[in-house]
Parts: sequence; structure tokens; C-alpha cells
Amino acid sequence: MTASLKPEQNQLLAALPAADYERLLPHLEPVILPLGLVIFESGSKLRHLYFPASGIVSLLYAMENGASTEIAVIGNEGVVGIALFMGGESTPSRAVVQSAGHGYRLKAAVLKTEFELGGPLQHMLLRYTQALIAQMTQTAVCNRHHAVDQQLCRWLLLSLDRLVSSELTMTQELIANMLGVRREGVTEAAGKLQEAGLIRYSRGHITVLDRPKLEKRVCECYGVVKKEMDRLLPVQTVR
Amino acid sequence: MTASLKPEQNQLLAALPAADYERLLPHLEPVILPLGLVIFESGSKLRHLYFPASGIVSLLYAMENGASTEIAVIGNEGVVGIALFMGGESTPSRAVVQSAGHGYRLKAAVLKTEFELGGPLQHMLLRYTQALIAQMTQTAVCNRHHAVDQQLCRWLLLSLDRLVSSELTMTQELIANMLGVRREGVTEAAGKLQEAGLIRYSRGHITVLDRPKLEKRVCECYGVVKKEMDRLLPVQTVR
DNA sequence: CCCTTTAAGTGCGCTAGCGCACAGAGCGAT
DNA sequence: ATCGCTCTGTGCGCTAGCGCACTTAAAGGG
Repeated sequence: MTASLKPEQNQLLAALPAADYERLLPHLEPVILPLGLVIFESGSKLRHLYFPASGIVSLLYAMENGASTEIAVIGNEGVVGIALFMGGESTPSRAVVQSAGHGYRLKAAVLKTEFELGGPLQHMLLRYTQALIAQMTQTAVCNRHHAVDQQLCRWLLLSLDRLVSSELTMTQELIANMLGVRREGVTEAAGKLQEAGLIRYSRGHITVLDRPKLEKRVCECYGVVKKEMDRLLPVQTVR
Repeated sequence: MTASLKPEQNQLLAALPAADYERLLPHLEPVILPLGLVIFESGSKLRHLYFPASGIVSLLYAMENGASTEIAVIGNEGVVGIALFMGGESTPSRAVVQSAGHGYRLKAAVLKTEFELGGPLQHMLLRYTQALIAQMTQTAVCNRHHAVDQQLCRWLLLSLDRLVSSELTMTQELIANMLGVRREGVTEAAGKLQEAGLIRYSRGHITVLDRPKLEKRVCECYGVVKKEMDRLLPVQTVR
């Protein structure tokens, strides 16, 4: 694990000036992110800020009746646990690893000290938070106005952007939980996309066959989020 | 206007330590917020941070086809224009005065300087931002899972919390735009509430007759947002 | 290799909300 | 008082998505 210690696989870390990065480095603890790992629970006090290097983490909100909805997805372009530096210590949502990977984490105390310095790290975390807000608001809009198959396209593209391969491991049941719809609704929507040759679906494995067509079919929400992310987030710099 | 210059009507300003408050005071420019005023447009560069003292401001997102959805409401408990200190300068949403009032604003440059100091102002603004995020995520959830009349209850209560009187001036058409539903849908939902004796509706004027019953009927979303606001935001201090 | 488990597909009746079209109804200006 | 405008109420038919019950089919462990 130590051999492959490359925190700069996380784009935020990668974009930090060398001085800041090196100050952080000794505090970055490598963590593996197995599928299903709950990084934090709704309302629980956060202990670490997570910098994913690979994999995908979902922010989910669970309702009293058990139904749930995905609020945002986070990959190696961001961090998990913004409540730490925003000052609230916890949020009403939970963070779950949706696609296995690995990452690095920073102890709450270290993060807070560094954040208070007010330098590049603070600026980047805040800009990322704004990008995350954009994603959340767009989710709200999409939930209201768009059909399930369009939302599925959006979800697939958002996931694809955070993965290296074009295959993702995810049952329809789980996708339904993310989108906050019925499992059968996902079956139907996925069926449409499969028929149109955009994806292939098989027992928990989705392969995206034709990304361009997916982008044609998706609602505007994906583009808005993407554009805002590109605008707000640093370009990956080679170290 | 100068006679009634009481920026501490805004709860964030009121909660600032005297030293910080007084440093800000000379820069606070009073502004009136007439109904319908667009504080900022989607994508436009922000020039000021607004501290409402009365009235309500809506954050709205408009889609390509003209349909729109409210993302959050802001009253004297918060600020309008968080993108300024988050670093993005603009957002894909727009801010519109939904209920007339007044407030105070700070030039972007002044705000940034003060924010960079990293003191109580920064902490408060970030905590408020987290509360706003909670509101946005809950909106996403509510859009997905709850019936129009429950959402109307939520909307009424959120508005009521930010007003002194129990009457609000708002046509069903406008409410429909906020909730992202049909105007007729609001007519129907409002009819139900009126029949149950919770509200009285008349040509753009809604009077809330029975707030407790409204709170019984509303979905959990209102409570979650309220609780999170109370947790994160400072209690009003007497100056 | 079978047999259990888990994922995916299907059918059917039901309801909420949509789109459209139009009918009262209050309010304000002339 | 009247006209015109805006706001509200209503009545359609239509569709997407829901809830439920069930079948089919692949995967994987004994």
C-alpha cells in the first residue's frame, strides 16, 4: 500500500501548491473504500475528511419511511465530509461507497488547522463545495422535472466520469435507491437504453457501449453540473 | 432610511461580536427589496453580498424550457450570494425577492477581505452555507417523494418563519413556479388546505389560520430543515 | 451438478400530476 | 358603472410512475 501512495490521484490534492501538499502529506492516511462502506452516518460526528483517489462515494438521504435519494456523487475530483470545514461537524445525509476504490483521509483536527490558515487548501475546498452545491440543486431540479430514463442517463454519465473503465457494478435495485424510484422503473428505463444499444445490462454489471448517444439522450442537468464542475475545479496539474 | 438603519435585524449580523460588527457597519449599504427584484441572474457575476433584514428571497433554477424550481428560501436568518465567498463568483441559479422587504449589502471586495480574515464572520457564513445546503438537499428529497399539498405546507411554513405577519402576498401561479408544479395543482392543493381550515386564499393573499395543523400535515422535510437551521445558526443575541 | 439465492423482467390496476380549454370572479382604471 | 385584466376554479383525457404479485434466469456454494 505504501508503495502505491499517490495521494495526487485525487485532483484536489494534485492541484495544491507543493508547499501545502507536502505539509499535508505526512497526515494523509491511506484507506481502502470497499463497496458499501458507510463513511459517515446521518447526524454522526465526522472524524476525517476523505480524499477519494478512485471509486465513487454517494451522498444519500434516507427518509423516515426508509425510502432514499442520492443527493450527489463524489469521485477523485472532490472530498467527502465538507461538514467538517463548514463548521457543522455533521449532516443529515449519509455517505456510502457506491463503487469500490481507495483514497486518503485527514484527521478532523489536522484539517481544521490547515483550513484556518486560509490558503490554497481553503480556497479549493470552498470552490469544490460550491460545485457540490451545483450538483445538489441540479438533482433537485432533475427529480422534479425529468423522466426516469433521462435521470438514469445522467446518473450513468456522472458515474462514468468518475471511473476509469466503462463498466460499473451496480444492481438495478441499488440504482433505484439512488434515483429514489422503483426498482421496476429502473428495469424499464434500462431496458429502453439497452434496446437503443447504449448500454448492456447483466446481473449487476452495466457496460456503457455508446457514450455519445448517452450524452444526446441525457437531460440538460448533466451538462449544467459538468460545466459548473469544470469552471470551479482546478485542472489536473502534473507534479 | 438612515434613521431605521438597524442591520442587526439580520440575524447573522446580530450575532457577530461587536468588534467585527462595527468594522462592517460603515460598509453596509441599506437596500430596499421590492417584490420581484432580481438580486442576481443565473451565471452573472455577483457584486454584493446581501443581508436581508425583512422579506424573503428565493433561489430559483430555471430550465431551458422555461420551467423553474425553487432551490431554497432566504430570510433575515441568512445571506444572499454565497458564491462570492465560496470563490465561484456566480451560480447557475437566480435570486428573486419573493416577499418585499429591506436589507443591507456589502461590496464584493469588502466581503472578500473580511472573509479572508478567517474570524467569526467567516465561521458564521460557512455555517449558514451548510444550513442552506441542508435546505437544498431536503428540497431535492421532497420534490421526489412528497405530494403537492405536503410540499405546499412546507413552503408555507418556510415562508411563515421568515415573516412577521401570518399573511403572505403570492399568487398561485407564482407558488407553482416555486414548487415546480402546475398552477392548477396549487389550486387543488390550496383548496384542500382551505377546506380543512388551515389557510384562507384570496386573489394573491394567503392567510395562515392554523399553523399547528399545518405543522401536523407537513412532511418531515420541514422539520429536518428547521432542526438543522437551529443547530447551525446562532441564536439571536440582544445588542 | 443440483439447488438456493439473488437479479431482472412482466403484467395489471391505480393514482397523481400534466396539458389544455374554458368559466367565473374580484380588482382597478377610465 | 363598465370594461378589461388578472387570478382562481373546474372539467376533461392522458401518461408516468407506483404497488403488488409473480416468473424467468443467471450465479455460486455445497
